[in-house]
Parts: sequence; C-alpha cells; structure tokens
Amino acid sequence: MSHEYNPKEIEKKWQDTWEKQGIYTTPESKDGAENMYLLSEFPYPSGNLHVGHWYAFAMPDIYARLKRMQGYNVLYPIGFDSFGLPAENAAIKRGLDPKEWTYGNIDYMRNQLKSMGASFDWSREIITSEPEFYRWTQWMFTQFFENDLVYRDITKVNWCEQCKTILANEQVIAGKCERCGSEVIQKDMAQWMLRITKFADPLIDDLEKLNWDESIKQAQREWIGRKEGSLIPFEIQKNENLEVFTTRADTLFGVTYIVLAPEHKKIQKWKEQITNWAEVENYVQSVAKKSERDRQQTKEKTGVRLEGITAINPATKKPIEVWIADYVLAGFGTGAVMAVPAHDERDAEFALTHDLPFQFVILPSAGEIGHSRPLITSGENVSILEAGAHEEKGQKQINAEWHAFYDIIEHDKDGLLPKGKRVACSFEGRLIHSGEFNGLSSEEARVKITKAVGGTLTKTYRLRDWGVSRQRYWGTPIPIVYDPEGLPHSIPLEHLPWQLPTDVDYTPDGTAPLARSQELRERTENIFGKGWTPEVDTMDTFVDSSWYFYRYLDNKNQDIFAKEDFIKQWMPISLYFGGSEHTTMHLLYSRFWVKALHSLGLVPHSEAYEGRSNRGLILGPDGQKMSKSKGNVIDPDEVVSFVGADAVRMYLAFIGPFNEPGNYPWDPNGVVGVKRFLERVWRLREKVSKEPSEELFVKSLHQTIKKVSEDLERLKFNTAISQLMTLLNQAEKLEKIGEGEYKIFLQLLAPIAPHITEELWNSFEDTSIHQSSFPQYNERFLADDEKTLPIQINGKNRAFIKVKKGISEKEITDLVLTQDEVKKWVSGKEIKKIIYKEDKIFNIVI
RNA sequence: GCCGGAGUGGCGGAAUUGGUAGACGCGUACGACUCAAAAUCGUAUAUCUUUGGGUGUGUGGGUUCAAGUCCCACCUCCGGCACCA
Repeated sequence: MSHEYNPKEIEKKWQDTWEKQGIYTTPESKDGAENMYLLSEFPYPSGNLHVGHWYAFAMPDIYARLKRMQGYNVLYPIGFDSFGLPAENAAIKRGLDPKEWTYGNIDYMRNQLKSMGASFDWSREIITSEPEFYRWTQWMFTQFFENDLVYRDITKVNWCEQCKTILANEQVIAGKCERCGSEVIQKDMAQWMLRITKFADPLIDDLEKLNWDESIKQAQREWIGRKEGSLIPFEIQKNENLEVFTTRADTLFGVTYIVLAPEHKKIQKWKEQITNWAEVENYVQSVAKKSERDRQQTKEKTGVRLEGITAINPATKKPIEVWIADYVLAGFGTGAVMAVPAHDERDAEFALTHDLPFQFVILPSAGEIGHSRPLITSGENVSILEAGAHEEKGQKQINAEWHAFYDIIEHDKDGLLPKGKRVACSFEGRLIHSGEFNGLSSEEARVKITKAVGGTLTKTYRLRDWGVSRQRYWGTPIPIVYDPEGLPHSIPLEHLPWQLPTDVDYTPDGTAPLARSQELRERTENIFGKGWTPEVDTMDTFVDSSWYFYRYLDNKNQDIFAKEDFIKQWMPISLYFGGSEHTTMHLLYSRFWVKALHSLGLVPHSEAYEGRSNRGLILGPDGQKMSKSKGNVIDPDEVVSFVGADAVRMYLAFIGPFNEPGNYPWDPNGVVGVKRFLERVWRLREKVSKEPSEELFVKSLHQTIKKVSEDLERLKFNTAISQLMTLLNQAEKLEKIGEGEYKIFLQLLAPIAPHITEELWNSFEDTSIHQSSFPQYNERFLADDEKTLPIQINGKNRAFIKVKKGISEKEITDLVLTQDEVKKWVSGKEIKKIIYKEDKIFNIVI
C-alpha cells in the first residue's frame, strides 16, 4: 500500500480483481441467504455515459452493496434497451448501420459502466435487439394475439412527421413528440393495439398494495382517469338510440339539448334527414382541419344544430335539439353529451351563445352556500362566480349574488329560466322540477334516474389502448403474417425469432422500411405459402422494456422466456429505480404487461415492482438542465480521471436525498470536498493501532453504525455520509484509533466508496470487504448516562446543564434554580409553572 | 381549475413522536506551514445589536410552557391531469 491515495491505480485494480473472482456473480439461491431483486431501468446505448447514468446506476449500487453485506443474495443486473428511434436516428445521421452503431455504443458503455465500480452481475446481461431476446418479446405478442389481448384497428393515430412514425398517447407530451419535440398530427392508420384498457381497473386498484410514493400512484390514477357515471339512452327520430355518458344523471330533467362531437359516426348516417347538411359538413371539415392543440385552446363555444334531427329527453319525454360542437371530444365517453346549461359551466356558455333553454333542477344544499358561489348568467353576459374569489369581491357582494340567485329560481314555477335571468350552478344538492324524484339528493338520484330511463351505471376511462406499431426499421418485428385473404396469423414459436431483415434501406419515408425487404417477403412465402405476406411494422420499444426484467433471471434459456422456478425465487422486484418521466409510460406499460402475462397464467404475480424509487435530476453547475448548447455538461469520465470513481459516487450520494426526486445542481467544488474526505480516510490508516480506541469514540462509532444503517436503508445517502464525516472529524482528533474501529468505519463506507475501502481493508484482511458482514451496533454503547439539557425560561433557551439521564423533577428543579444564568432571570419573579420532559427539556414559566 | 409535492444562511442541504433551528459539505475571511504559490492543517461564519440581548425556517392569523414541525387562510415554485360531459 502506497502512502498516497491514488484512485486511478486502485480502482482499476479492484475492478479487475472483482471481475476475475466473480464476487458479484449472483447464484439463483444461496444457503442461508434470502433472495433480493434490485433493479435500475436499463439504459439506451446512446454512446456516452453521462452524469445521469451514474446517478441512475451507482446510487442503487450503494443499496445493493448494503443489502449484500447484510446477508441477502442480491441480484443487481444490467442490460441494454438497444432498439429504438434514438439509435436509429443517430445512425441515419451518421450514415451507419443502426446495428453496428448500437453495438459499438454498447461495447463502449459497458466499459464506462464497469468504471463506476457497480456490482452488476454481467453474466446476466441482456440486449433487447438480440434475436435471442426479441424471440420472447415476439412470443409473448403471439400469446396476447391468440388470447385477444392484441388486435388490429384502423384509428386516428398520433403521427410524428419528424420521426415518420406513429406514437402512443403516452408519447405525446402537450401535443408534441416525446422524442423530437415536433408537432404531432392526427392521421387514420391501421395499427396493432394492446388491450391495456382491459386492465384499467386493476391498474388503478392494485396500486393500493404497492409500496410506492403517493405522487407516482396519483399520476397513474390520473392518467388512467377512471370516472363513474351513467350511460343514458336518448331516442332519436324513430327507434334510434343515442347513448350519452354523464356523471350527473341527477340532472337529467334539466337536459335541454344534446351535443355530439363533430367526428361522431352517427352524423354521416343521418345525412339524409339533416336539412342543413351543407352547413353541418362545412363545420365538420373546419374542425377536422384544426390541430388537436388549437381545438383545445379555443374556448369559444362554436357549434351547429343538426336541423331535422330531434331527440327525446327520456325523463321529461320532451323533444330537444341535437347539435354538434368541437368542445365535445370524440375520444371521451361516447362522444356525445347531454347538455344541462343550468348545472354545467360549459353547457351554460354554449347555451347562452346559441340561445338554448336553461332548465333548473338542482337546488344546492345550504352547506355549499357558505364558501362557494353559483355561476350566474344574465342576458348575454356570462359572469361565472366561483369559490375563492374573495379578494376581488367582498363577502357582501357574494351574499347579494346569492340573494339574486335565489330570487331567480324561487320566482320561477317550472324551473325554465327566462332570458336575462339565466343562472347556472354546478353544485350538487336536492332535486326540484324532476317529477317523482323531487327531494332526492344528487347522489341517490343518479342511481334511481339512470335505472328509471333504462340506462346503465358505468365507468369510463381516459386511458386508451396502447398502439405499438412503428413504421421504422430498428425495432422488434411484429410476429404476424397475413394469409392471401389478408387475415392476420401469429407466427408459431418454431419460427421465432422472426428475424429483422438486413436487406433494407431503412431511411424513413413514412412507409415501413421492412416492406422493402425482399428476403422478408420470400421468407414468409417459403414458410407459410404463396400469397402470404409479412407484417412490416416494428414494435414500440416500450414493448421490449415491458418484460425485460424476467429475462435477467434466466437469460440463456432457449425453451422459455424464464424458468418458472426462477421467477418464483426472485420476483417481485423489491425496489425498482428509475426516472420520473416513466411514470405514465414504461411503468404503466410494464404493469399492464405483467397483468396480461398473469391473466394467461404465465407468471404467478400480478405486480412486478413492490417498491419504486424515482430519482431526481442532476443539473449543471449553473442550476440549469445539462445540455450541450448551454455548455454546462459534466463529463463523468473526466471527473473520474481527476478525483476517481469513489469520489464521484460519493459526491452524487451526498448531493441531496436520493429518496426525494429533486433537481440537484452539480457543484465542482463539492466533488473536491468529497475527495478530501477520502484522502483523510486514507491518511487515518496511519493512526491505526492494535490498542482499542477510547470509549467515547467507540460510543460515537456505534451511533454512526445505527445512523448509517438506517439512512442507507431509507436511501438518505446524504445524511449517512454526513454522519461518517462527523465521525472522521472526531477520529482525527485522536492520537490513535483501534484497528477494529477503523475496520468498522471502512465497512460503513464500503457500499458508497467500494474501491478505497477495499484497498484499505486489504491491508488487514485477505477476503473482500464487500463479502464481509455489515456492522451491527451494540445498544450498550448507545446508552449515554448523561445528557445536556436545555433550560428554557418562557420557552427561550437560557442555559444548558449536564445531568444524569432520568433525573427526577425535584432533583433537577433544585439544581436548575441554583444556576446563575437562571437566577438572573427568575429572581424576584413568581414561578408560575415548571415543565420538565425527561431527557428533553426543562422550562420555567414566569 | 383539479390532484400531488415543496418553500430553512451566500450555495447544496440537516433537524425521530412539537422540545438546543442551520448538522455535514461547499464558499468566504483570518491564521499556521512556505522564499512564494498550490496542497494541507487550524479558527470563525444566520442576522441585527447600544454586547444586556433582540429577530429569524414563503406571508398573515391561531393552538401550546414550547411550532420549521400541528390548525386556518393565502402567496410562490415544481410535477401530473385538464373544453373529460
């Protein structure tokens, strides 16, 4: 061991040694050790490991190392999510083969990953673009096809003109492509859909049993967007029914017209009966031209009446008008709305614009009136009054408005509001002007009215089925062939993997590159017969990552994606580390995938991730997101060559609480500070002696063991490190430190800084520190018999006295009252009260 | 608008069940070592101050002997959803 701490030398040495000795190769089971599966989302082989990768893999590695030292048989695997658009786009830009480019990157990244000193079991590595991997992606797809979990449909799809491919709803962020940021347009296309909506309920309900952050669960619930309501049939013309979805069946008597989405299929059917067809068609086309974004941003309530079409309100049996308007969305509910202007803000706006009747049917309960206000509309002016606008309008005026509100509804016999006195109120309450249902609460009425008119109670979801077809080259080929009649058939296992053809010009032009492969066409005809054609789209890469974690368990198996025994031994994953951007994409898709596999009896569990940790983001030193254009990118390789991998790992662990996904700016001086700490740990070796350390230090050491164990367990690496720093500060003040104590200190630090601790440990022991047992604290050393107690007077600290723990109130009172600092405040004054909390506080109230 | 989370020094961030706010690190200042610098080590570092003490955890109230922590109202920021019937 040299006198200087030289990370470059020792880190490489130990990485090689660990690999040679295979100390991180994880057996399927280990005597006396419980299995634990820890996983970090695998990377895209984009070519370069950035600080984010270090954060993503080195932090979970701290936890994996801790758990291994605590006696678990820990699986912490790694692989590459190597199919996909980024790789393909980059390859096209450089004029290379996507495969060559990708595999070159993988080789490069593998070495970079090794330089982190992470305890990956490399023998279990997977690469999703390997035929032996995608063979099983394809097989699962065929299983889903056979069991009606996947289907082909022609629908409006999100199309990215830049990437020349379809995108899933989840990949459209605020109307733009998740990858390239360009505007997404709508297009009619055939694509393969996965029935994720079939599992909408369990995807929400099973969140309950997961040990995840509430924010992640909530985001998923909102994405799935379950709403309970009713389907109500409205008779249109003769014998034709139109279903509408509503959450407010209690307002059915207040329905004064119906509005359809311009895309609603019935409109074309009614062409003959609509007397103003030209006008209607014109409107439909003008809406079709608008982008989804424009349509959502315009708040004006435009619309056209379908003249000649009349609906019957099933409650009142009165005829009502039918309209189309673009504020009604085709994709939600049934694409048709029953309009209740008197009790819905949007309907009120629309009704005022187009002069449609307001029928008042719900009297808000008195409780609502205290802090909320109705929407009041009068004449042509809409003044929407809501809760929480107290700043602008005083309480008096609010009361006046309520007064006016009651005035209007009380003066009206049948609830049909006259022009100029139109009022809307979206609150629930009791029913009026609703025949036999009068007096019922909204809640009761919803059920009763729905049943009375032959409707059904139902749920509706925001979630759409997952479209997985991609018109690109570098992805898993969809294992489907079409017979001469054009009917799809899944490819049987014996012909899987259904290889990605290589005789393809993969430059994207909007059509699928695989269609240009002669080999693929010939292969299909050779196997299936003349006239058979292959599917030419590839799969969304989120399919690959939906099940990859099973393959780590049995990555060489040729007969099945993973042996059942191994799945039972390892799953579910105890803790899954990843980025928050995947909350409504990867995390949702893979939960669906597992549920689908489970429904086919292929896996024994319905959830794969017991725990989930979303990590934060490492920002540039300027507090901005790292980007080449801003010139604030930190290159980890560079930093490692300067301070070593241990310092980089430790700095990232120290930068902020890993269990809270915040944004933490990289401070170049911070790394240096951590490097200084490691150098001091190195130098402390010289103070090690055979004599045990003094008792005070042993006490601190045991407190440190406790704190570090607890903090590492909670992923609060930052405070674990600060405790180790405090202990080092103490140790440095001593002349000598016992060998045993020093070794324990090294063990505590080992998960965080694996190389330096191994090197120092090696000067005492022949076996690896990482195979040693994590230290346990001894209660005996934690018990302090003295305590410095703050003495407060009227709640302010005035003195501190050292007392025996558990001292009685009488004893301490006598002691405190003799203290000069206390006398100064108390003398001549009456003591009203004394509060003494054992070992916590002593407070005198005067 | 609805839902979730967060506001603490110059900076990143600490503070079990309410009980010494600012741990630890960075930065800064001064000192030691040095011909000098770097590195290293030591000391100080919320703020005001008449040196008694006062004030301080986004704002305003409240509960309590005691509030960063609990309650009410609000402001700001971050994330998710949003013409969703």
